Amino acid sequence: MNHYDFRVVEEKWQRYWEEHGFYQIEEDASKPKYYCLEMFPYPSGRLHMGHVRNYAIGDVVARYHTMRGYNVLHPMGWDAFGLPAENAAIQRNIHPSEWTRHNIEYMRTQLKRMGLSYDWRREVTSCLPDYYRWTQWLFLQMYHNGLAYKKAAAVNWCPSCNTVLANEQVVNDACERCGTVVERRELEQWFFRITKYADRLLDNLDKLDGWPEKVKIMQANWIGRSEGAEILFPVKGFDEHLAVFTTRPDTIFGATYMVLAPEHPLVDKLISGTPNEGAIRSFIAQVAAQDEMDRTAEHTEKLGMFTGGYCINPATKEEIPVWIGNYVLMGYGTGAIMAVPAHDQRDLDFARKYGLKVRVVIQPDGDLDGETMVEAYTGPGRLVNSGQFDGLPSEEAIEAITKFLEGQGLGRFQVNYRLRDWLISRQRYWGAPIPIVYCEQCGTVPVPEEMLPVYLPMDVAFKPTGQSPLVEADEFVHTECPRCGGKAKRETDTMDTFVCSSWYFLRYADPHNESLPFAKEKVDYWMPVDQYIGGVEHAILHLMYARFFQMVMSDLGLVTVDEPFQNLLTQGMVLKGGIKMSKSKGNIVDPDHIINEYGADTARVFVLFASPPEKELEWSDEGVEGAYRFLNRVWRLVNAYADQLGETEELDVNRLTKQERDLWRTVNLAIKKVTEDVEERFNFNTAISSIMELTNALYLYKEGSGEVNRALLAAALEKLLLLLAPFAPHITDELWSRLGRTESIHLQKWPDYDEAALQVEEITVVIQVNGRVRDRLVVPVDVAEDELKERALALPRVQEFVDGKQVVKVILVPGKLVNIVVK
RNA sequence: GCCGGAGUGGGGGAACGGCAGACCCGGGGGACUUAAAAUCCCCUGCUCGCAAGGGCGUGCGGGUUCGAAUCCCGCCUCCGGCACCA
Repeated sequence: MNHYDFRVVEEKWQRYWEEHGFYQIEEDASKPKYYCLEMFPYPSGRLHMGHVRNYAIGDVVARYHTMRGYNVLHPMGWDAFGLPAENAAIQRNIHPSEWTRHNIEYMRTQLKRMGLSYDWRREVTSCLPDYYRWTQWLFLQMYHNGLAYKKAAAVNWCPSCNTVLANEQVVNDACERCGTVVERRELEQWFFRITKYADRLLDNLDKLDGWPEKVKIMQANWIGRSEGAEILFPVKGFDEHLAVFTTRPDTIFGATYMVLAPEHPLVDKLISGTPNEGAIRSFIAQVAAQDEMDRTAEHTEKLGMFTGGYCINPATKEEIPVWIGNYVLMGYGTGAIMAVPAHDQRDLDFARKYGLKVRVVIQPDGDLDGETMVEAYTGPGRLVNSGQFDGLPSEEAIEAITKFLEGQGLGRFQVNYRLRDWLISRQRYWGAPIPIVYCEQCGTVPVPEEMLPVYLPMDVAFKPTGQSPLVEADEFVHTECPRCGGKAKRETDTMDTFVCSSWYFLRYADPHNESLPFAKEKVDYWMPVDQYIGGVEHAILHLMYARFFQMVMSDLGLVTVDEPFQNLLTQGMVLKGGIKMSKSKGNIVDPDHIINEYGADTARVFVLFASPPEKELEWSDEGVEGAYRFLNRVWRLVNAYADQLGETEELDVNRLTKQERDLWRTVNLAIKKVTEDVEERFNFNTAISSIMELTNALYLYKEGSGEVNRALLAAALEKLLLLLAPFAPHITDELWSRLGRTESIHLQKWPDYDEAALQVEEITVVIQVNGRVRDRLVVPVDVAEDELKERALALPRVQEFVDGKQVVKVILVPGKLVNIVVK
């Protein structure tokens, strides 16, 4: 027997699988399909442990389902556009495409060394024209269906770099590159109309039974649907109305003032030419600056100023003052509120600070006093001070008052969302160009589909100005209008990389299609993804954008299903020393190092064994050692018998000794446990522990004094390897062949357990007195209840505790325990 | 502040309301060895006890139950998400 040389074993089998096209998959109507997908990585340079964990989990799921007889699609690709490539270009004078290609090549070899069962023929790379061509094509579908539009939006602007920054690039209100304080600026930007799908994105969550509740809640909160009313307040002295959104129209009689966001368009009209105009404008400028300051601060002080204008409360007909306040946001609702200080804490704080009127209109049991109250009452109650609505419960008043206002043309039911439209414009080079040209004659013109792709030019200059090199790429910018042939300029913004990752899972179904992003029938065969696996950090954005795309495509008839991911598994982070592994913390463990020292099988077994997938994983070098020891133990065990088990007779379970039956039961228990753990719960850690227990039992049997039953041993070792195969694919294939099997273990069927083998003749029953374990009894499984009770009561240890007391009752849990309750 | 999740031995982690701590690591002991490593076997929550055995133990305080790590109520701590959302 030679020792476990994982290098030789892993190389050998990786080559064997590749040469024999093991993981190359086609549609096959004769088998049930299973689409197993892990989130594709950004090619940052090398794999990190989070990737190893993610892909190890996915590979177990894929291999298990293959053994279960499914036709398994298990692809991999690259989310290859993104900012780091541009930074590398500037810092190291290497072209983003070159840098990215290089990283992909290296990371691909890393993935291959992990022994993952990908169909590499289906690899997709989002930065290549044969992929982004279809990203652009999908943009055009959005555009033609009114789902892509352009509008001015406030963005983070760095005056020194002359460019827009993504939120992530703004650190403490300063540009992350040059440290200049960031401004807000209005720029024309492209958007996808995701808000049109807000309700469907929300409602469909109920259908997603296979998603973690946590993720669904996060998405629901992000969408932030709230029901209420839009109410129009006539503006005194102007022929117009101020619209507000409120979830509490029942409190309108308590609206004693209005507050506008500083950016609200009405502000200008109200203050123009008034004596206070200058003061107010400087206040607004101050708020605009402060607004950017710390949005994250706990409770920023509420600041405001009276505009001098008034509105008419449509319920009370009173004139109420219109204020500007920093606590009202232009980005939500209408950018204006009716302030009901008695029933909203923020309004109350504001009213107290500026001495505004507080009127109680909802009265719960106690009695609130508008003069003295310090805490707003936001609960339900009966209406007071509300004219004809007095006495009505607030829940009913919501509807009644909204209808009342509606009758006057001053209100209506309205649903509001926190969700904003998706801003997809990036003033970046390394992204998919937005296929739009601006013609001097025709205006905004979409590039016709047959002219795609709009190639990203390669010969551009990278300067540390922060400005996209596309802007100065004259050959790219200056073009002909596809409609009139006249002079035109190309859009120089590229698309957010989340656009690329919103449909890649569909391209895997038909990765080389040159006339369409994918053939519908192929996508229809594979979709939806049966199991999607990735980091929880994508719980909101990526997963919501992908759902949105899928819905749009299903509405356009490009696909049939409208939810892309049937089941979702969000894996936890990889920690070391209790904190997330990161370069800046200096606590990185390099996967290459582990694979070089211990091999891919060990790395896989360790990350799967150390923690359940959804939880965080604490890295442990000793733990890796343990996983390695375990595989060595399996190696020695199988090799010890490999030569002798070549031709054994069939296992006859009816002729086993007691000890042998116990071993056979352990085998079958392991099959049951591993199957359930993998299939139902993804508890790979406990699955592996069962395999370890089986290994331990086999060692004890081997080391025992008796003659070994070769047929039993052969069967047990086979099952052991089959169970371990999805976790440690190389060593199991090697050992499988050493057991004399000529066909790879990965082509075998997943083992079934034998129900009969699980049966026992005797069981140990726990005997409790008042819920505390006092003794145990070994009894036949079919023991009569009365007899069990009698025997339990007769036990001397039980008698000690029962003596002199009265037996109140005896609880009997069949097969488990007897609890004698005494007083 | 709001919404999630988690607190179990020295560490990672197991436990359909029914033997708390499977399995792995660490620690201790034994076997093998001239010796060490590797390997194989045994022990390993705390505490009292020579032992048999007892008591205490799942963040804290209550409760439900014959029986609670698990269910309910009230707290504390940590992690994640959202954050003046009208």
